[in-house]
Amino acid sequence: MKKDLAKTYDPKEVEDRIYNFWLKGEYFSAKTDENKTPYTIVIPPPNITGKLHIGHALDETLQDIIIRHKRMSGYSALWVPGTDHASIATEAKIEEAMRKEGLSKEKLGREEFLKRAWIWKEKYGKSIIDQLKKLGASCDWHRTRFTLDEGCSAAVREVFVKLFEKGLIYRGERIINWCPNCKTSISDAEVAFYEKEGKFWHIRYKIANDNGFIELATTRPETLLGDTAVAVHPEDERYQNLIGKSVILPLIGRKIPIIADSYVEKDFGTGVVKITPAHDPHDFEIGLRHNLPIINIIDEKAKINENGGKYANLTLPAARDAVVNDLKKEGHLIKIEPIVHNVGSCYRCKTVIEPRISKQWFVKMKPLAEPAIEYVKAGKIKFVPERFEKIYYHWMENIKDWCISRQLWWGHRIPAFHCRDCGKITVTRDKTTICSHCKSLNIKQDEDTLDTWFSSALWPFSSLGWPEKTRDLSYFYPTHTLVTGYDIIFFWVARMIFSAIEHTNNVPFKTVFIHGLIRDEQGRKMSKSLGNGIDPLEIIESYGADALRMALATNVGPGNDIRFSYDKVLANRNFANKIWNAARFIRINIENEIIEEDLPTNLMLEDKWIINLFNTLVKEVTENLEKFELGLAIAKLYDFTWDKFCDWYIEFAKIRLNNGTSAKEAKCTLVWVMKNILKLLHPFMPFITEEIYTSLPHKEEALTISRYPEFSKELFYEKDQEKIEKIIEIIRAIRNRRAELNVAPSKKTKIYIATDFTNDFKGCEAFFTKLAYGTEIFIDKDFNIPETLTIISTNAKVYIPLGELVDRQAERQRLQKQLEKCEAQLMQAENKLENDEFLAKAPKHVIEKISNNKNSLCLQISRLKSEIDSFL
RNA sequence: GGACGCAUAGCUCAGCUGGUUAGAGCGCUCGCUUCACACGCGAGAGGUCAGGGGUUCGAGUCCCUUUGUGUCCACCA
Repeated sequence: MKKDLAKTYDPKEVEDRIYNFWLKGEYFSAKTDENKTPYTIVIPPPNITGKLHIGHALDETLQDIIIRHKRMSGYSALWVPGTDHASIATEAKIEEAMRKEGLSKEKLGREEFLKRAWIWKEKYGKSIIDQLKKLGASCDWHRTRFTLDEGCSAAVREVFVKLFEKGLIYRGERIINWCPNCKTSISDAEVAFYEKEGKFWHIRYKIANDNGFIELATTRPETLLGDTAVAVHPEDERYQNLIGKSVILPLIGRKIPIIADSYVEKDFGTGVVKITPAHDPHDFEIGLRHNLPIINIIDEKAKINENGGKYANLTLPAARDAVVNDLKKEGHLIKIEPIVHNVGSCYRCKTVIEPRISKQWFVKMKPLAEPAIEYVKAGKIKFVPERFEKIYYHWMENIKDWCISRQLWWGHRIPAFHCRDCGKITVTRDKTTICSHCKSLNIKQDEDTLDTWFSSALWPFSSLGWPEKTRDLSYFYPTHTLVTGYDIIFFWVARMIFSAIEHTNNVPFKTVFIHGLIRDEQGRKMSKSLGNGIDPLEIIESYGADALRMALATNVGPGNDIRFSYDKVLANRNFANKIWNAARFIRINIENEIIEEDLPTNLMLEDKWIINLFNTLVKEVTENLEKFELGLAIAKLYDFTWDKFCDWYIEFAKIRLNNGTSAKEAKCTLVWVMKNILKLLHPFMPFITEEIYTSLPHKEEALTISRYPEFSKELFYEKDQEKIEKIIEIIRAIRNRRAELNVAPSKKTKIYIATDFTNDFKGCEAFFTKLAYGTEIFIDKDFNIPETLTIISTNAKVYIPLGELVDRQAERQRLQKQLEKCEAQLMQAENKLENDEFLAKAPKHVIEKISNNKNSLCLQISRLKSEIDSFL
């Protein structure tokens, strides 16, 4: 026995101690045990950019609930933890920190920069792991991985080489999204569109060998410097005679063709489009179709390059001003109109993306996407909720090649070596100094690193040791469930799926459990600029991790966004305290008695009642957990614990603990139910449940590895206890009707219960004295007592001699109202029971219920009527 | 333009494959220092489940439609 439980639960005193207790016991380290079924979850590795936010807290909580439940259900449950190097995001953070010291990447050089990055990783990686522990995450820390560790890097090289050899990775000059701020290419998925106010510049181009002009409009006049054609729709009557002719590009004087392409919309603008293949993805496609020259005019710093003639070296905004000015001067600018349009921006830094032609590495997606679609269609991977499959299909079916090279330093350096002699590329798993084509030693590794998602795509198997054939991999892979937010289905989930199929010939996971995003109390997205982010550690500090976990997982629709609310946290903090005090009550009462693990045979009705309810609860909660309906499970646990166990059973039990009648059985039941509640609740509220468990008589060394309760048919008792509850409730209600009766609780009365079920009530008198303010309780088939307050319920008629306190007029009205209500309900029931189709088609139990209901309503009505008459 | 959500008590939201009288938390009203807990106990008030139509013996739940609202994808040269 441990020290006395304090009056209020203090999570701060408990949580770290309990977590260390778990660590010491090695309870979270999963064994490759052939006698057990494996259940694996890999964590979506948090970025090492900073600290965990509330969204992580949600994600980790859900995973922890699932994995703890599985661990307690006899699985060899493994939750693989780890962190993500997050190349672009981390590199930006490190650069930002360096700037404060007056340093820059260029000054430092690659090697020194990477040294700093690793120091950063150590610091922030560790702090993230610490935060996960604070949340209660039951990860197997021995298996902690990092996307840039040696094993994951080997996996990345293996995949790169395999795909390259298969022709699925290629290097080429393509139009890519260039972030001028991050100074790197980014993938299509990393471009976000934001609505912006801009201008629409109407410009005229002179038609060559003609006096006429053609008018077009653009939002980016500076790109005119790279125009190599002007396009119209092939069926546009206005321009039929111009197709095939040329125009003279203003300011530059270059002669460029007028081409016809159905991409052009006749009804938008003037129906004429300037074509800049180097700086617009669509123009690039058109350029390919029409064999147009490509003139790159923007360099990697987003400045005009030497192809821009006199505009060279100008930044883009400056170039725009200059070009517009010159156009105006030369009379080519017709008008400027305001326009609201969507502008592609870097999803990390929100800088406007400049599409430009650049030599990059790509993954050919079509051959990878096809099986990835098939696997999901065949049900080998299931999305929960199912609707997210559509989003996945849509993206996969319209996928374009994936630009994977980044002009960054923090990441997996591309394992390709360029030969300065023969110009060919050697792609290899291991570092090499020799060109595989011409054996020259004059080679140099590619400067670029890989998209950070390239390594996260391999996470479910690379984190288990792939490409080595490890025991972990053969036992724990494929993993079972992936838990993540819908915001990274494209970035991550989809890429894990096609990667796993390609490289392991298997699914990465069987189920994808998708949750929503957390919003602030006003329903806004959390963001740095709004400063409305919530630090989970602060919540844990003030309310405890259990309260936070419950607040995040409760009352949440599947896949829906969640509005964070302190009210919810507070409610669950209070719930924790409720459990704490129930346990405290039990401990005070059992003192040092030995309590048997097994239930005694001679239980009282109320004992059987609560055990039976618990048994049903086990069944339902388990089903809910299997279906990922965590919120429903919590609602049931909350209701059972608070309402059924604390408010009713403990109150019933007090009577026997006080008067000594079968007190032993009451204590056994209290301990038994309490311990089992702790088990059911443990996945949700691990800290407090473990703490209480060890303070109660127990055999198992830790709750966290104890066996989850199972539904038992043998425990199924009838539940007549509820008849008594109903009567108690209505007595309380009538006494509480202050406006009419004004009965103080201290005023106790005799209670007469007239019922056909006398046997069910005999022996339960104490319940009414204790819980319904009774002095003496009389139970019989009938009574004839004048001047009493009468309460009619379905099973009984209760007389309370409140004498002069009763307002007879009000009481009659009350009964009349009750009668009307009963009659209306009876009518509904009768209508149904007289309906042949209902009788023919409705299931038996529904008919039975309604029919029983009808009978008791009839009884109640006749009693009410005679009662009302007596008031006349 | 396409797809997908959401609309249920004053507020924030649950409500699983359709089945008695629709729930929770907070808030509100009334009463209570009842020997586990005021982070508590007891009793209440409050909902034509956005509108309309349909399927069904039966609809908050399924279908169609309207309105409002949100998100994602595509796209605006």
